[in-house]
Amino acid sequence: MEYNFRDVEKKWQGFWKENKTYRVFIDHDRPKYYVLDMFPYPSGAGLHVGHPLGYIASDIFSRYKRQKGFNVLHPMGYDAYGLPAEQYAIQTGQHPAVTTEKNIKRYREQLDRIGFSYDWDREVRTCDPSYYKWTQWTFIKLFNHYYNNKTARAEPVSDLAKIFGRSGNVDVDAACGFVPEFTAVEWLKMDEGEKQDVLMHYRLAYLSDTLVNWCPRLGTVLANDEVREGFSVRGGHPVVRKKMKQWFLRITAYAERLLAGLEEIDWSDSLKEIQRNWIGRSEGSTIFFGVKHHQESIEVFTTRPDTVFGATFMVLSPEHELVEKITTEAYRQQVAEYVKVAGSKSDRERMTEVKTVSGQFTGAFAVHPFSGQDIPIYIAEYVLAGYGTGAIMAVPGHDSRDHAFARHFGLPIVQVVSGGDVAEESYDATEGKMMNSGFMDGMEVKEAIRAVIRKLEFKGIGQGKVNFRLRDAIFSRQRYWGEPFPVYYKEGVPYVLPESDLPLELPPVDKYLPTETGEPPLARAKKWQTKDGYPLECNTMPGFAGSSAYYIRYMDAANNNQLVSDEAVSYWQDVDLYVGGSEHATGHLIYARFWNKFLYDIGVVKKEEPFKKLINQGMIQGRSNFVYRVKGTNTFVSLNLKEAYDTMPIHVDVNIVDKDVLDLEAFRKWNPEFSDAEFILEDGKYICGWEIEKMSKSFHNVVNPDDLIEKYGADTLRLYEMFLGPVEQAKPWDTKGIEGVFRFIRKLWRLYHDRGNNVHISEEPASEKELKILHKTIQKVSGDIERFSFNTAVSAFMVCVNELTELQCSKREVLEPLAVMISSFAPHIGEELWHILGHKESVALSSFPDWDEKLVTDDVVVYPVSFNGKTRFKLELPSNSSKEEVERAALSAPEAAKWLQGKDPKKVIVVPGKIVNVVI
RNA sequence: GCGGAUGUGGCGUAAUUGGUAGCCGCGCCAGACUUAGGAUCUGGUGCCGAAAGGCGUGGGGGUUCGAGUCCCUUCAUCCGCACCA
Repeated sequence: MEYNFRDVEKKWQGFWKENKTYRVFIDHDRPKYYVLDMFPYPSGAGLHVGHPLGYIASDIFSRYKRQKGFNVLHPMGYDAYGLPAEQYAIQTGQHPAVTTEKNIKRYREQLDRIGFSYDWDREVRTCDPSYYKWTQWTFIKLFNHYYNNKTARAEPVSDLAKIFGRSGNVDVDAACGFVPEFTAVEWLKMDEGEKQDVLMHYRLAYLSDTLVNWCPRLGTVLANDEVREGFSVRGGHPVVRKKMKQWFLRITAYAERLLAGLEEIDWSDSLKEIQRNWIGRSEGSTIFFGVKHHQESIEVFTTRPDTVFGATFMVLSPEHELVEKITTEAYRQQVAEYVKVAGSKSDRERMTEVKTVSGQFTGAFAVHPFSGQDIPIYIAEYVLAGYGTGAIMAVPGHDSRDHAFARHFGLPIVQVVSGGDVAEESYDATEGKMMNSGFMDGMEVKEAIRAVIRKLEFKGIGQGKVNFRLRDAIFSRQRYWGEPFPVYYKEGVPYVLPESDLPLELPPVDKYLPTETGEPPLARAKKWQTKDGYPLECNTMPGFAGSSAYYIRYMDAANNNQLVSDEAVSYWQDVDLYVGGSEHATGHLIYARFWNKFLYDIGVVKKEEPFKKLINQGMIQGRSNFVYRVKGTNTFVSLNLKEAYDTMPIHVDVNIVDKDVLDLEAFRKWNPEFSDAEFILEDGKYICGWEIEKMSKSFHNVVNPDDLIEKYGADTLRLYEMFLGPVEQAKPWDTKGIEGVFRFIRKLWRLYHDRGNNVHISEEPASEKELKILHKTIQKVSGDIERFSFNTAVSAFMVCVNELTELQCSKREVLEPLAVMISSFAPHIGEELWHILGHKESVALSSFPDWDEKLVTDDVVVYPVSFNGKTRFKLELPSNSSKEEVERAALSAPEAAKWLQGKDPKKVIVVPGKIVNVVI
């Protein structure tokens, strides 16, 4: 009889559930530790082996921290709103809540089978009204706040209205859209609609008309991070630009703080860098250029104001508001055409045409603010409407794009910074002395930048400015399966519902499609209006709404009166360890930081950054298998014989392949097309080819954790996932390696049992040798867990068990701490062994062992003795030997003579405890 | 183009501060037990070589008594951003 993992795992999973072993409460006597997993979207396909990788790592860490005396919050929930359920609803007519519920149930079963230590009493689901009540609540707060740049925090819009009544908006420095200056008197004269209109430009959640990423196929608008290369990330449908009225979140107000906060958090460099790029801070200045024969001036943003004397023309984006106004009669038609062509292009087309130079002269001229010269104004696609001011001063001498443009249109190129040959190519570097630049001549670039900004500000024609690439987040989706906005319209003016009306529940609809007039699905709902009959907003919120504060909600998941109680948030504070995929770098992880900062400003949370440390688990790739079909036949040739034939590789289900040998019968049954397949075998076997690719249904390389658990048990699966390699690294899944870990589990079991599988624990004191093995393992495993190096910890356990097996160790003194340590990684067998040792309570409540420093140091050291850096022999010496003793022993060792060849060594290096190197 | 990461046996990987390169596992080879093995156990396994020995961490160069680790350079792969002024 061997270890019966099926019964043991089932038994303890039942025990944990029944005893609520992992339930957690506020406990001021113990330090808190919050370990969070990115909650999953429960898709219909269920989990594959790649998904739980991060969950296993975080579970090990949670269990370890618990045994180290921390009060560990380790919750789980579901990101339950989303497109797939809705698409499915459109196809089948089934309510997305039904599919979602079904998928959640399946996820839960799968998760339970892996033996996680979640406190399920804190589960959240974003589609649950008791949860999204607080998503809506936060939206109302965002609507009712603006961002005060002077205090660098969110403040109530009601305060702002008071300021307007006192002194207009001249002294207000807020993050806002374009608002003309007005006085207190003018403010007081405005009617309600006009006032609301002005305030809307200040709100952190605001309604605005803009060009959006419209996906006709999905029938909705998408955020920038939901679009990749002109296609929707989900589904891969084309995305075009369209002007629409949308809700926005003013995340740009927080750009500076989002950037600064990165300095304080322990995230990977690559992830921080991605966020820095996404925020895209650049320092420079604005400069106004007057337009000849016009009142208007053109504001540009430049990071190189020092090169202003090199500006020989200007370029506006085709969408720039002044284009219409300044274009002369002679050029009107060409300009209109250019604008039209540019506007009709999709983002995708624009991107593929990056290399081609195009543009159109407007006929208008600007006046250079320093030289007074006339410079022509062009429009061109390479200037983006959404960045900076949508207009540039073109400096062909020192900007490669402007250079290409100037050459194409035969415009003058002036060198203003020494270095390089600007006739050939632009000199973009910021090193060199200024020339042809009036008052700046002779200055270094950096000095010149400071000087010119001073001059611009003095003359009132520009000022130093920090610009960001980050855009405000579009918050409306024309979808059904999402949070309804707590918003109604009174004479076309949007107002938020009172908090007491929350949650505003998602209404039933007859179909999940837009209406015939193109309105979102909510417009189909009957009586979608307030008690007073005002129409409610028909858009719903995007996916990131519900995931932006779920980690806060876990702290106090059942609270119906508050998002989170002050007591709970004061105790749990923030997430100590967050584990999840890096694909959320510019989506969830930036929105959540923004959302959290806002909640911090209004006093709901205590920490400005929500996730102290973040670990990105690497993707588990699939290992695909191939069979080779001889073209035009139904005959398949084995891998090593295929060169003799003209073949086509076909993906074959990895589950009917074992160690690259194909199960022929299973293959014939797998697909009717192959039912009469013929094979050309080698050594009587069909050998498949293989390749590493993404784990995907279409490649038939998906490995399901359920099957592995059925065959090897959850503990083996957990250990193997960790054993594969570093958590953060992408690595291929190869099922065959799991056997080794399975053997280890059984070997561990046998340490506690005799040949007849009877429990065999000796109460005798352990030998020093046995204790040394144990304590070295404690030291190694503790260090590895702290460093999130779980793969090396597993291998340390293997070494430990191998060595103890060799000594036939059965001492309680050794086996008990070992059971405790292993229980983080393999909780079921850990729990079973713990109980075999006579304990009644869960091993989760035990303490992680400490190591004894004396037992981890050896009293003899094996010195490798090398000659000229090459190791030649080994020498065992007491660890307290002096340098001289080691040197003498090394040189007088019998093996040394051979390498010394009678010569005297030039130099002998002895590193105590490490190495001896003899130089000859 | 810019930024980030990674290159070590047939495969996944290890080597915490510059100090024995290849731990642990898979695979492979040999053996034991067995009617049998895709079970279990034991031993071997970086490459070349009979051995002595030599070579070896993507390539080239450097620093050092000593380099997988540090520096320069180059190549390859992956990821992110991309006409960002």
